[in-house]
Order: sequence, then structure tokens, then C-alpha cells
Amino acid sequence: EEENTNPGSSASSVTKEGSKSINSSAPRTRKKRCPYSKFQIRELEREFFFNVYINKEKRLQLSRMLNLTDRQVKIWFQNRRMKEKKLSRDRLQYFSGNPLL
Amino acid sequence: AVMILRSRFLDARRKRRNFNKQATEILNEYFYSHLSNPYPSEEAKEELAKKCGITVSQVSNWFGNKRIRYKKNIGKFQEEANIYAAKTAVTATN
DNA sequence: GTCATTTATCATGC
DNA sequence: GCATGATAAATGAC
Repeated sequence: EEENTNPGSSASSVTKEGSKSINSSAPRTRKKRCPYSKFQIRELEREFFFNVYINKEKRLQLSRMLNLTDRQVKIWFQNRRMKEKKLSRDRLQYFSGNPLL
Repeated sequence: AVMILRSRFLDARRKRRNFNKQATEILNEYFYSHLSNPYPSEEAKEELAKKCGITVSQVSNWFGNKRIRYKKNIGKFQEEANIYAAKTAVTATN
């Protein structure tokens, strides 16, 4: 229940993912997966409840509040929509053909 | 009654249960016989799911885990690979 | 945007 | 104690 130890800030100055190095053909190591805190998840879920699609304005606001990048918030909503779709599929499969209903 | 089913659904989703030996056999057979390209199509996934008695998502999970764990330590799976290679060789000769 | 993935992490089985 | 299935971040194809 604490803050993110963001590995992105520890490396050389990478303020935003938009900034590219001079080296154009850099392999650009994959960002290590870092699980979000309970607080971050709660706030993201709260916003997701209101609208499944988040606009740019709220996205920037959320990213500042949660100490995440724009891109992270955007991707979180994408993954969350996929999760919702899968939950719907599983629910449908589970309850279909159930004699107790 | 609906609430009971709902909670049962949630629990079933969280609990993990190992697949039976036959299902694992089928999955491994496909994996090691397509080792150069272990990416089953959607149709192949559905067929595997049917034969194994699991869902398509579970098939996808299995192949995802298998691919990376195999790649990460090929040596550990060498014996297993030989077993299924021999098995498919036998079935091919029959 | 969706969606199949990769990768690490989580949770459980044994 | 690891093996194994499922889930959570992150990427890339399209």
C-alpha cells in the first residue's frame, strides 16, 4: 500500500516515453512489469466504473495523481477492457447450461 | 440462489486446479510436434480445448506458459521433449 | 481502438 | 520447495 518505485525515473533522464534517444536503432529494453499499488488500482477502477473509455484530459489528471505515465494509464484501460470482455465470456459460459437457473 | 452461483463462479475463477494427465499429454504432443512454431491457430485451439476438456482461454494460457518456460530453460525440458518426439515418431510409423 | 503475445508475479497444488 | 495454472503490466501487429 505504498508508492511506486518507478524504475523509469532511475535510469537516465526519461521524463516521458515520447522522448527518444539520439540513437535511432536502439533495442530499447522492454520495461519491467511493475504491479500497481492498491491505491492506484482503486482509483483506476473508480474511473473505469464511470467510463470504460477515458479521455485525454482525465488521463493526464489520473496519471499525475497516481504517479504513472500517460501511456501506462492508457494501456491499463485497454487491458481492463479486455479483462471485462473475458469476464463476460466466462460468466456467460459458466451460467449457460446451468440447471439451477 | 443467484448469489450462491455468483460466489461459486468467482471462487472457481480464482482457484487453480491441475489438468488431468491426458489433457497434458495432448497439449505436450502438439507443442513438441510444432516446436518450430508452437502457435496453434484459433481453430486448433478450439480442437485442443475440446479434446482436453478445457476452455480455449486455458489452452492459450498453457501455450503461453509453456513457450516462455521452455525458452527460458530448454535443458530442463530436454527429457520431456525426447519422450514426445519418440512418441510422435512411433505414431508416424504406424 | 482491439487483441494475441511476452514477461513477471500471484496463488495454489503437492 | 518448486511445478503449474491464472492474472497483471507491457509490447506490437493491424
